[in-house]
Amino acid sequence: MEKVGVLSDKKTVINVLTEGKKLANELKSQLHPTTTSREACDVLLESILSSYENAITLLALIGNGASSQIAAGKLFEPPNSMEGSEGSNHNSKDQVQNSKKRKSLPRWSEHVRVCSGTGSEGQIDDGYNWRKYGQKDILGANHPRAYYRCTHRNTQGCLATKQVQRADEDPMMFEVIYRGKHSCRQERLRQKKERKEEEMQQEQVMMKTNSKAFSFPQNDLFPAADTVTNSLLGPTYSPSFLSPATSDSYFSLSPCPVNDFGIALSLHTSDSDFAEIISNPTPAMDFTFRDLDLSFDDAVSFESHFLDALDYLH
DNA sequence: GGCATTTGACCCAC
DNA sequence: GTGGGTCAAATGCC
Repeated sequence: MEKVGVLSDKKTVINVLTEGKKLANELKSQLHPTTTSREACDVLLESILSSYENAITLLALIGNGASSQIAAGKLFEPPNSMEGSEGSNHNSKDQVQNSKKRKSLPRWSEHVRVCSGTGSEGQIDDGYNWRKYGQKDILGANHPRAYYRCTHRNTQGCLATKQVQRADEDPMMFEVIYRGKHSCRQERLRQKKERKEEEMQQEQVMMKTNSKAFSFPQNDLFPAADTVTNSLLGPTYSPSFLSPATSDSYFSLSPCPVNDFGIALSLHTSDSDFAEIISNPTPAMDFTFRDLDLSFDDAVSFESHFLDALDYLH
C-alpha cells in the first residue's frame, strides 16, 4: 500500500517539475532580446521557483517515507514544523506519533465577509478557481460550512483552501475564511494584473493631479495623490498583501455598504502565532524577484536542472 | 471520459 | 467523547 502512495507522490512531483519545465521554456522565449517583458519574466520566475520548492519538499518527504503526510495535505510545510514542537531531542516514536497528528492550522488566514447578491456561496468570485471537497453542518450554526481547495492542488501543489459559510444573522451574507497561501500560477498572474492596474490607477491620479494648474493643499479635504489611489484601490486581499510578518493576521472586508468605497478593512494579529511564523518560514513564501537581474544563461540553467530532475524520476 | 460535486466515514485536536 | 476538517467513493454534468 505504501508503494502505491509513493507512486502517486512521484506522479505529483513529476507534475510539479513538468510545470516548472514548461515555465522555464516560456521564460526562455520571454528573454529573447526583442520580446523581453520584465514583468512577464518576474511572474514566470516566481512560478518556476515555487515549482522547485514544491518538488524539493516532495522529494524530501518521499525520501523520508512520509507519503502519508503528502496525502494528508501536509505538503510544503516547513520541515521543522513537521517534526513537532519537541525540538531536536525527540525520539523516533514521537516522530511517528507527530506525523499522524493533524497539522495545526496554517500560518495565516483571512476572514472575509462578502455580501453576495446571488444567494449562492459557490458564485462568490474572488479571482481564484476553487474545488469543493466537503461540506459540514456546524454546531450552533444554521447553515452548513463548505470547504474548498485550490483547483491546482494536484498539478501545482497549491495548498490554498477556503471555507464558506452563510451568516446566521444575514442569509445574504457569507463568511469566507481563507487558509494557506496560493503557490499556483493563477496567483502570480493575478498579482501581475493587480500591479498593472495599480500602476494605471496611479498614472491616472497623477495625470489628474498634474492637470490641475496648481496642487491643492494636503489636508483632510485634499489628501495626497497616493492616499487617494490607495483608497480607490481598496485592500488587495491577495496573499501578497500579507507579508510573513503578518502571516497569521486576518482581516475582514465587507463589500457591503460600509464606507464610501464599499469596503471596510480590519486587521487582527496574533502575537503567539507571529512568533511561530518567524520560526517557521514557508519555503515559497513571498519570494520577490523584482530586484533580481536574470540573464538568458540563468534561464537555461533553470531548465537543465529541471531536466535532470525529471530524468532521475523517470 | 474527464472533471466537479455530494455525502458518509474517518481522523485528529481539544 | 465531541466537533471540525479531510478523504474518497458515488453520482451528476458537460
